[in-house]
Amino acid sequence: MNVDVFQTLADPTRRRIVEALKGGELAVNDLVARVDIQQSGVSRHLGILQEAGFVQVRPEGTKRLYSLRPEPFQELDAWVTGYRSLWEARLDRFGQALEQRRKTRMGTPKPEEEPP
Amino acid sequence: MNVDVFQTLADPTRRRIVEALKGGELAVNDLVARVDIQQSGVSRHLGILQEAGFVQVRPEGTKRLYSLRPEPFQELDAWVTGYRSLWEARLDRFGQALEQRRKTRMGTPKPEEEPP
DNA sequence: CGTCAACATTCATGGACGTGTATATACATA
DNA sequence: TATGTATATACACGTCCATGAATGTTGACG
Repeated sequence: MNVDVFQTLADPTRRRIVEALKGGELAVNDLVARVDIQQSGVSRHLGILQEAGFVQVRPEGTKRLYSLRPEPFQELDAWVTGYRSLWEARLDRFGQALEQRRKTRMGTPKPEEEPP
Repeated sequence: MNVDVFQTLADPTRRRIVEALKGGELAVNDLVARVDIQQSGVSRHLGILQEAGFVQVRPEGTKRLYSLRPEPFQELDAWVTGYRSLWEARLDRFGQALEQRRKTRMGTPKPEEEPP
């Protein structure tokens, strides 16, 4: 759990592994089939993901089933929450009903507008 | 905007710059004072952050004021939302009414409550 | 025990990347 | 124009890291 979350997710292969595990636990060979690298590389990535707390292992026979753990995602969610005021500052004070209409004007680079 | 979000945030110095800009726009030298690397490195990091959409520049005299842009944070939020069911599976089924009341206590996120 | 399958680990390698030094560019002011 | 300040860019260097090939380890089964 020493390695930080962003560095772990920086590698695109690792992200593909994580997204593949979104559907549930998978064995290493299942992941090898979905990622275009060698089996040794997948095992190394799984080791990194495990050390970062992203995955856990459950041995079943000669296979090892990997699955996701929630902690790093919560940590990431908490981090991005600290920046949510960048696009929700006014709307928070305003009410959540407006928040869903937000998607109509999502590309606006000027966060200054004054509703009468 | 071509570089992906995670790779950009992987560097800790870049994250320190981003967190420093959370308080508002800053000039390059202000950031140099808060990060323990050379000015050239800060400029390079700002270039990377700009190309990834994290920051925007506003020239003022001989200075250049950098500030945050919301888009990459929204993208990150959307990504982690895809994994929120890992720790919110029950609440998701519950309804969004609860999720919106969560914002009343946004500074202290302890999402541990035990439904019977 | 021998063999095969699934997976982990070691080793060497090439490339990407962050950093410092030095230099270039832009702006303001005298 | 000249000079200083603020920032960007060029270059070289060292380090980290993802990858493949080869080898080691563990479990199942005859």
